[in-house]
Amino acid sequence: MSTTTLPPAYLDDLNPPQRQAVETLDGPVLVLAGAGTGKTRALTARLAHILALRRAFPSQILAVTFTNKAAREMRDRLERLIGESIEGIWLGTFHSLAARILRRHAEAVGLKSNFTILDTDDQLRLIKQILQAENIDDRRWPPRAVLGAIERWKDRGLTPDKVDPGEAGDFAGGRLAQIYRLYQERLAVLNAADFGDLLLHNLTVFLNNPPILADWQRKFRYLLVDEYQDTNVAQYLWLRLLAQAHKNICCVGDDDQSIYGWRGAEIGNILKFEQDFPGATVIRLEQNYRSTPEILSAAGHLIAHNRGRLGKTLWTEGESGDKVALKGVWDSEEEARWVADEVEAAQRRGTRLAQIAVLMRAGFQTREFEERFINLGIPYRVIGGPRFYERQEIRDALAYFRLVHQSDDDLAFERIVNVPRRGIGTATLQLLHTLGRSAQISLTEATRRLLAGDELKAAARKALGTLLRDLDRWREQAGRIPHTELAQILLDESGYTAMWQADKSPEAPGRLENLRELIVAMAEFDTLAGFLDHVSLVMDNAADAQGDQVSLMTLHAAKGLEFDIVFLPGWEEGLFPHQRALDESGQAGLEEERRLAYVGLTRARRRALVSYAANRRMYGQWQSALPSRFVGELPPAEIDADLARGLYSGGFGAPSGRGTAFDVETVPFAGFRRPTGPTIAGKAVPVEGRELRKIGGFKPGDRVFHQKFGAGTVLVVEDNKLGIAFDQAGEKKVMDSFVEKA
DNA sequence: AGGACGGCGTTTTTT
DNA sequence: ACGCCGTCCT
Repeated sequence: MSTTTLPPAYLDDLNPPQRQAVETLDGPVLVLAGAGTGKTRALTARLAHILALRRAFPSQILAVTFTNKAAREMRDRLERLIGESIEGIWLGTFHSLAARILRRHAEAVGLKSNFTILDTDDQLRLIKQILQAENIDDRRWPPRAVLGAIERWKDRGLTPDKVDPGEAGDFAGGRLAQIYRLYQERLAVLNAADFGDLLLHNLTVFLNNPPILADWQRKFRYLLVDEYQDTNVAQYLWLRLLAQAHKNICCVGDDDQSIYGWRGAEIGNILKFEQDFPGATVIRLEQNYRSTPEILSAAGHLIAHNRGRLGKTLWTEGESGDKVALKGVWDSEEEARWVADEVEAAQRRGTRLAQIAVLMRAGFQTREFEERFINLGIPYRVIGGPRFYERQEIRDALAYFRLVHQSDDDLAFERIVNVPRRGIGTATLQLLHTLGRSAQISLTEATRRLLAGDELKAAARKALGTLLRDLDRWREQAGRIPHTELAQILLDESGYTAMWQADKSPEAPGRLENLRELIVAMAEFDTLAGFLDHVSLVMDNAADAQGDQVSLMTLHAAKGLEFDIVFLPGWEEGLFPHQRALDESGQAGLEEERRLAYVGLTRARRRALVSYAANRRMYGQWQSALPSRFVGELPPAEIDADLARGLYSGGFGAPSGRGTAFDVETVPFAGFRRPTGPTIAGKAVPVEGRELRKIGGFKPGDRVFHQKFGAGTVLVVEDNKLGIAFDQAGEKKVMDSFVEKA
């Protein structure tokens, strides 16, 4: 850039590190972008910069995101920045970009370019079929778990031949690797790929065909990767291969916000970036434009308890605000009441409900908040839940489209062969399957052959004959008429529309409406193939906010969002950090849970309110719990604690007694300190466990009194938990600190 | 073929 | 406690 040229507008309001992230174009760059540090701004400016300097044509830029939403946002912001629509940039999710590449080289992995992309439902049905064929008890080895294991292998870039068969131990009788192989073989026969395959097949194509790889390497002069901390090994390998020629790869991420390890994300990718990409420039974005100093301090102190991190310290020039509120309550109902009251108070002070969120660890926690909000008439919406294309009627319709588009798609065939009812039962289907397997042909082809023979009963013959003729006709029409028209014909002529019209259930009208919506959505695409790809890869919950409502969602769903006021309920040991995370992943699991807490806190612009309950309804039973160790990791100076008397205080001064649910006279104060030390492998046990027992000293047979459940008899004692048969309330598990000897 | 009943699991979720 | 799934019975 010559010095006589004014800096382009997109550089104007960038801070120095952001600007460095934009202008360091050559070689590998890692941008460590803390929460709220203007990451997207820097990222889009960088793309604009590359284009403005004419370093590359749009088609030579690969920009990868994790979610469609992020891809959309980046495209929108880039277009706003450079003032015109950008055609040609390879901007999209890992999966959509990989699918696009794979369609061009499908034959290199034994697929046809019109291969079907399967979703989880299809995958599970396939696994079930394989387990059945292999005589493996699918109750002992749930298909879900089998699929999970296969996906973890795929996440690591391992094809069946690279898997260490011993790794799975004796899972599924030691045949897990074999199941994986069979699963892949079935996919090939179905001309189908699952999500993991999109990446995995790319790797196979690249590694087996150096000229193909070389073409793509030459093409992409600049690579940009968002949320790098969420990439799995397969994605990392894919990026590394593609970046090899020009080596201009810029990865943006935040190791402190890596929360998807459980689904294969490899935090090591971001931690090892400098080794993986020698000569890398590392840039830290640490100036935060979102939150108050109090919130940043709380989040910073918390995350400092993690070991495996690159280290960043967020700071802000913004003004001081409220301290982070910490509230201890008796039970989850009181917690919901408190949150609702605070929401109303905030609303009275002028905060819009849309600027308030309740972020929790697990989905079931939403229920109590919903109930309370309904009671008080506070409008809310729950983010998450079933998605458009996961609905039954949409999946049925898509199965018809898929089958017309790709006749080898047996999963689609099975789904619709008797929907609407055609009188084709399990017996007939069995016949088809047997023939299909033995002759290595698709179910469609098997049907064709069966119709030529005489094994079929008259009714089934008639039904299958009609279906096959219909399918042939639709396929023939597919080449001639617009796909929306085809879709309508298909749903009408198959009797699918009629089926729902005849249905008297209350959901039926909604389903018909959804089907209409589906056809409308199709109109935006040129081809059926394009639409099917869109549905599998791109279509997401466009659950836009309608009106002024409080948002309820999981912490995972909240990543990337921000709100003025954020409630963080349920900070209890066992729930958050979740016991299963600790059991399954130990220290790594704990650190990921802590990052989740960090993500939660850093969503807040003005105010964060953390709470925990001593008792919570779980699995239909009241369970008592200790406050989360994370509570004790917050900096006392930035915390405004309102702790019920007698509750563990996480090291926060004297209980205030305000709004307490306790009577200090009736509830013994156990004097818990924050649980530390060897708490990971098992349950969180207070360090002063021995002292506790001394205070408690309960034994089976003791008569006790509990504040909430009344009188009862101790049945079992495990550590500080008691199993008690209450006279009125039945059997419960309760912390010994909440009962006293009667 | 459709409903009733029993057993089981119940963290997080994208593509 | 609850809901979902699979099986079994009518």
